Amino acid sequence: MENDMNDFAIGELSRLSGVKVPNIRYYEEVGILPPAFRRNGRHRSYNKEDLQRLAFVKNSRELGFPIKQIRKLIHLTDPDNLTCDEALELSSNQLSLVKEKIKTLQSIEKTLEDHVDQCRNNCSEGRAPQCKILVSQNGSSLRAGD
Amino acid sequence: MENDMNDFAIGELSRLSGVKVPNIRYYEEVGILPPAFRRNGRHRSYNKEDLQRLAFVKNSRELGFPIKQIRKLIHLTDPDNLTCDEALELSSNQLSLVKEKIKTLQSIEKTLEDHVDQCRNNCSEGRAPQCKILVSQNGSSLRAGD
DNA sequence: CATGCCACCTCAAGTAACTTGAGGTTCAAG
DNA sequence: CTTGAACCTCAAGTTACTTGAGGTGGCATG
Repeated sequence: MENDMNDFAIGELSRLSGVKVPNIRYYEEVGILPPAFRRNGRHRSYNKEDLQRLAFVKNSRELGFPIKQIRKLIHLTDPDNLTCDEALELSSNQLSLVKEKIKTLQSIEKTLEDHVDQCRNNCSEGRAPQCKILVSQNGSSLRAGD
Repeated sequence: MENDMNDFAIGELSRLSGVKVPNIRYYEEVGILPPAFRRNGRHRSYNKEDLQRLAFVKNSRELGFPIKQIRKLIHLTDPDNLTCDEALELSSNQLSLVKEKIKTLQSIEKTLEDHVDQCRNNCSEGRAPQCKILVSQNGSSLRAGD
């Protein structure tokens, strides 16, 4: 088994990470992935470390960090130029954002569930449905903005 | 008090909804808000209903639903052009999407919490921090893709 | 009555984060 | 040795906004 996760191509990295190939190249271009080592001078080659870094980037993006901020975070993890407090603030900030999102989603989950039920009833009666998704979601959405 | 929430300008709608003025106009342009009634033939005028609709749109966007899909959802609520089955399918579809999102967010919440804790410890010791966001997020992020 | 000023208007261009496409190499398999 | 998948670069397209330029209408104050 040469395939010990220490020298693979971009396609493999894509499969492993779930990030599409052009997107990986894009991340390199904008500097949140380091310029990949080039095998034979042409093809990008990656290892475990690269995979971890990409996973970090992916995660951060999913959390809603903009690329600029990710660059900052990466910069932060370089012990030379970081205050721990900055890192802490950034991530706990992000945490409360995530918590908020979960709440919103859960209330929507509930109303959506109700709606599906209600809808199913109407449907089984063969009548024009009163599937007021708009209305049902509004209660929670208006609160969410506060 | 004329200000009974039934005839206000775009700026007020913006304040009430938390959606920026040009963004509201944009939503109208792309058809997920109805063309606003024009007061004096020029200025857009809104009421409670509009606010609710906008709140729905805002919520959906924050949840990551693309505008196309929101248009679909809104379309659904118009009883004329929906079969109940379609409505049911779409919304239960939406429901499983929401459930998935909640799961992802929860795992992210957990790792972020851990990270904040870990970071806080290091910081309080006044040492160059090992705030390995990079590392700490990787565990879950690699799993998250599964 | 003129003169700000503010909130509104439209239309055009800019931005972020990708995605898609054209056109061209490389490499492993048959 | 050729064929096809996977790689490459560079440019243009897409989505969802944001920002900016240039202009209008209303009312408040000097």
